Amino acid sequence: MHVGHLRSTILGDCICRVLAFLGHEVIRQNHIGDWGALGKVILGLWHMCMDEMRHGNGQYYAKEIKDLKACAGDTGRMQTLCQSICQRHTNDWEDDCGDRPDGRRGDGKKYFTLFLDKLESRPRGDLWDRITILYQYVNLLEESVGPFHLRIPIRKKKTSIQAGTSVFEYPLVPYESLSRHTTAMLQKIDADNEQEKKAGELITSISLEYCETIYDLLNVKITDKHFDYKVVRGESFYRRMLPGVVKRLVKAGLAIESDGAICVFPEGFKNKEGDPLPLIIEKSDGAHLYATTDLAAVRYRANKLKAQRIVYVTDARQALHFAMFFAVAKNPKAKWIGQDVELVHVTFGSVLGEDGSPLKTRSGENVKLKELLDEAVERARAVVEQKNPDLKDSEKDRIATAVGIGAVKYADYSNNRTSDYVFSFERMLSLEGNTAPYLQYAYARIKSIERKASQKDVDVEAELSGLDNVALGAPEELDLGKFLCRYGDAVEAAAADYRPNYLTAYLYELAQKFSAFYTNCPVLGAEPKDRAARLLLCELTARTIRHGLSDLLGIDVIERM
RNA sequence: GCGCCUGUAGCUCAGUCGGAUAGAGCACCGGUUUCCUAAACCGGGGGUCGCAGGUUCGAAUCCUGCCAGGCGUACCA
Repeated sequence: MHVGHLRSTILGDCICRVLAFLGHEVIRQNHIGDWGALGKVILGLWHMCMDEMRHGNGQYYAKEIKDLKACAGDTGRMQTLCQSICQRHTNDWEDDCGDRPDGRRGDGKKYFTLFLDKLESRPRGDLWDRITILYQYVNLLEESVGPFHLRIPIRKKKTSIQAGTSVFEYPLVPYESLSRHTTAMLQKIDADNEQEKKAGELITSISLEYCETIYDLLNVKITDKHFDYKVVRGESFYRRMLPGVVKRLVKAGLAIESDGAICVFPEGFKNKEGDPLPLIIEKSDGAHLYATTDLAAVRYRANKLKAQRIVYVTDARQALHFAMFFAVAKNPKAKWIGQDVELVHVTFGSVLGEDGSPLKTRSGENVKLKELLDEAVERARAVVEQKNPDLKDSEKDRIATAVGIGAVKYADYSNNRTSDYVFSFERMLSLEGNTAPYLQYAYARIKSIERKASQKDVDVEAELSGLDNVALGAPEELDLGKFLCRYGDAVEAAAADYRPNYLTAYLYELAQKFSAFYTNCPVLGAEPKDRAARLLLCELTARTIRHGLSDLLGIDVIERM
């Protein structure tokens, strides 16, 4: 996971929390570990296998990423490099065969099967990082070989003429489309795809395990372990429904063949030439796509899970896809889902670097989310050390985690989600201004008052329960008191537009008003006639901050910092 | 070309769907600690709300047209 995943993850989590708080029955559905291009990762894993079992475990793929990048722009060198990679690939593949009677090659029985078995029980360690590199490698390689018309053989089961006998053929396919064949294999139910299936499952489980550690760190609740229903539902769950999706839409007269692909042409969408724009649901090679899965999933959610409103949280670049997909799903002729089901696409901007260029999602040097979070915690830890050196180490750690992670999440939440997000360590981790630490600090100050109360012989509970009328004389008291009443509006506004920044804006203003009150109105040292009302203001402010920050945004509050 | 998004203080951004003198933070200048955490508080300077029209009693907000940037636009997700 890299910084780009931060937004969808925490935005989705927050929307669920807010809607659930307002009384909706929320069913979370998370596509985690759902590598849309699983084929590329599987192919990457195959490279890892060859590297370890045939080439001395030198991580040739990591080296070749550098080489490929170095050759960019130099067509001659690039061609030579790509040719040699393709040749080695072909040799490796042909050698990976358990038993080689005439004509048999590349069944994976010699290396890949064994490799997958071993990988399953191998400690996970840096496996995830390795997979990320492998994915980049395959991506970059397929991008690079494009112009050179290289070809590589694949193994394909021939429609059996004589029953009981498997007949294979080895057609050549363009090297740059090899991973697509792997993806396509996964989508075929009866194909000879045991290895691919197993590799896919292994990758998914490694992904999931890794993501769970990040989710725990981020304090987001979007996996199965937090709920008594199935939350994690990736592409594979809908796989067997895909052929049915196509059949239904063809039968309804909505999907037709065009250039070999099966498409729906929803009204009102045009391409560059002004012709109708298709939503492709089956490619010319028979494979299904994101759109097909979405159509299967929306049916499941509306008809099986009985969802009345379905909220999709993805980046804004997918807006056209969702508009088209919604149009098809809601087309009465499709008889797909009830007309009263509300479909919402909650978009958000891209993550940009400090230079304003987008941080690439799938290639190039991504900032790893884990590293970012670790650095945030580290920096927060340094501040605690400086400000409050006498605390116990374990408490310093707890504070550093709450502050560091909170700062990162809050920075994202406090931006309008539709804007592009300029990622900056400095700003994100700054502990000043409209930030999580500012709110956490206000909360900690209130808790400190509570702790000090007993030392000064003030019984907070008794004072609060004895309070029968609240007179707010000082302007800061009145300002804070009135503002406390408006929390509900902020939550409603945040829910109505799926905008956490309405919530952060409220909480920040609340903390500001509290800080002004705190500076000007002593609580424990106040005249007895004023004290109870001030204690009440403290109590309500603490509760509001805790609810907003912790319950709705998933950012921990702390007793001291 | 068409579609979507963005354009507000030097920088990063709010502005809850038309309402009063456009708000924060950072940066800059000045002030506040024998007193509940100064990771704080108070004050100051700084704006043609991209430009031009229009609707309205009233526009950063709605409409039209430009300008600039980003993204998308048939077999990626």
